[in-house]
Amino acid sequence: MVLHSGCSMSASTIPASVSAENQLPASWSPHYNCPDVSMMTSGYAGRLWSQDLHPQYWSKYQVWEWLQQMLDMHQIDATAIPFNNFDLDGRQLCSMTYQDFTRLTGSFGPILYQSLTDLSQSKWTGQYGSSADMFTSGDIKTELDADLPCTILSFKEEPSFYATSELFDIKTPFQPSTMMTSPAPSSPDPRGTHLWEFIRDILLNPERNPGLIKWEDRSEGVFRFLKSEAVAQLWGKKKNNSSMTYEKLSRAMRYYYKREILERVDGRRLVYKFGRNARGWRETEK
DNA sequence: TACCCGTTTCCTGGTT
DNA sequence: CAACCAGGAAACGGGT
Repeated sequence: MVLHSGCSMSASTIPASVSAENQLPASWSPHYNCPDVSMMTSGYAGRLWSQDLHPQYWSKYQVWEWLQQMLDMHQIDATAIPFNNFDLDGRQLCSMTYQDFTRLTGSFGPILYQSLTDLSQSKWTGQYGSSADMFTSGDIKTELDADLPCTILSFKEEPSFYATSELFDIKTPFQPSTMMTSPAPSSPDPRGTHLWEFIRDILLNPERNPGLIKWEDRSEGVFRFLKSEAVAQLWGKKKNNSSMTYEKLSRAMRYYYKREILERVDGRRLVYKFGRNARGWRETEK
């Protein structure tokens, strides 16, 4: 396909990979090719949330819808968010602290927090009492630097990726009855997660990444394998290939140089750098 | 069915 | 010497 590098590439950035593919129904696929945008109760392309409700009054479904839209907007893979830990309604969501967000979603936390703050402030300031006030006066810049206490929510579980050696296989089914019914059959298959996305998604889950890969220079996209064989095993597991090795994985990585998904980092063992064609790894993507 | 893409597998040779 | 790195070549599996 001629359009492959454009459409398909970015599309494959969004679909759930690793953990999320076990959680998200097909209808949570990216918005590209989405045959029926109107099925989304919120106007996707238009105003953010057609449900004229302060976030505090969102249903659980609306919370998820917001999360999904955040993923789409920021071109971030669904694995950045442990959806099963967001089984919350709007009130619970609004009671989350900045720290809660970063704890649950790592580098994506600030984006979520900012978004929720904006939504709470935009047209609801002063209208909805205390819970909303938390955000109306929330100075993100200040709070980013502050070491806020992690108060609120007691999440049922924060599944450790290593808990069962099933690193990314969070089994929690994700089939809310309120989910929209359109199957979006023409959407790209989320199973097509590529190696570089798999690597990226490990990096984007620092709180759950048990030291497999580490950022060397976050802003430059430089990272280093700490446990090369463990990552290879994990990749093999995902591909149902028990004979995967770092030797083979690294060969695939080297193919990315030509496509500028990765850039060479000379002289440093196990160090790679995302290239211009790698998407979704930046802290604030566009 | 043919073809493309993204690996996977294997390999030779070089480097740390 | 082990562990990596660089790529060529060919095979493979899924998708179109």
